[in-house]
Amino acid sequence: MEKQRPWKTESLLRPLDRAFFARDPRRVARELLGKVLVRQPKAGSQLTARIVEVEAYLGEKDPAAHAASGRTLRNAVLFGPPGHAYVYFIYGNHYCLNVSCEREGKAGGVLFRALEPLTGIDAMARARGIAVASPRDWPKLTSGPGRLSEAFGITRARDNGCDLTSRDGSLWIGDDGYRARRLRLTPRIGITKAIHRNLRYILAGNPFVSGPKTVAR
DNA sequence: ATATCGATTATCT
DNA sequence: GATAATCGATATG
Repeated sequence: MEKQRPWKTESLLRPLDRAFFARDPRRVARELLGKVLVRQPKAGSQLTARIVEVEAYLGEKDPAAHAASGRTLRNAVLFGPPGHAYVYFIYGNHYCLNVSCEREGKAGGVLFRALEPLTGIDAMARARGIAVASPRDWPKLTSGPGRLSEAFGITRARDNGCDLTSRDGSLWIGDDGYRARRLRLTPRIGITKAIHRNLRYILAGNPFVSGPKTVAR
């Protein structure tokens, strides 16, 4: 029996358009809260999860951003057109997903840090290689940038540079009409530069928000 | 409950 | 040669 949340969203999902991403990453980050990340495998069932935590990275003037020291082969997507997936590999183990913002030639991006699973829980657990006995275990699927990427099967080879605004792509972002209520801004997590800036956006109190208990929820 | 640490590799200096 | 937008295991209170 497939475990899933009570709400069905697929039929209502409408992709976000390019203009949504062609803005300052702070604005995009705030408005991404409550939207839905969708994985549609060639064969197999759809995975969906609500975005509950993101971070804005501002481009060449942001010392913590991958774009800080200019365009390279790795970060090229951040300098390209908005609405595309920037996937990087970190600590020899994990992939992390971003979406490009701003416009061609101007870098900017939003890092996906945590999701609330909606459909495809069993497939996510399989992808993560863990068992989820009860909903209390669900945060282990998608709370954290490395975890959510593994749950969605996101890799640099497969997804870097892909357009996230097309419903026909295998990875895209949709709006199901959900309106985020309590938003909160906090310092970003896991970085060593510009840690004073409030560029992490969360749905306050959402149990799927990542990070140690000592960090703002 | 919180802290520390090792894993493992693409990327850049 | 060093570092990193992390995770999970282990140790300690």
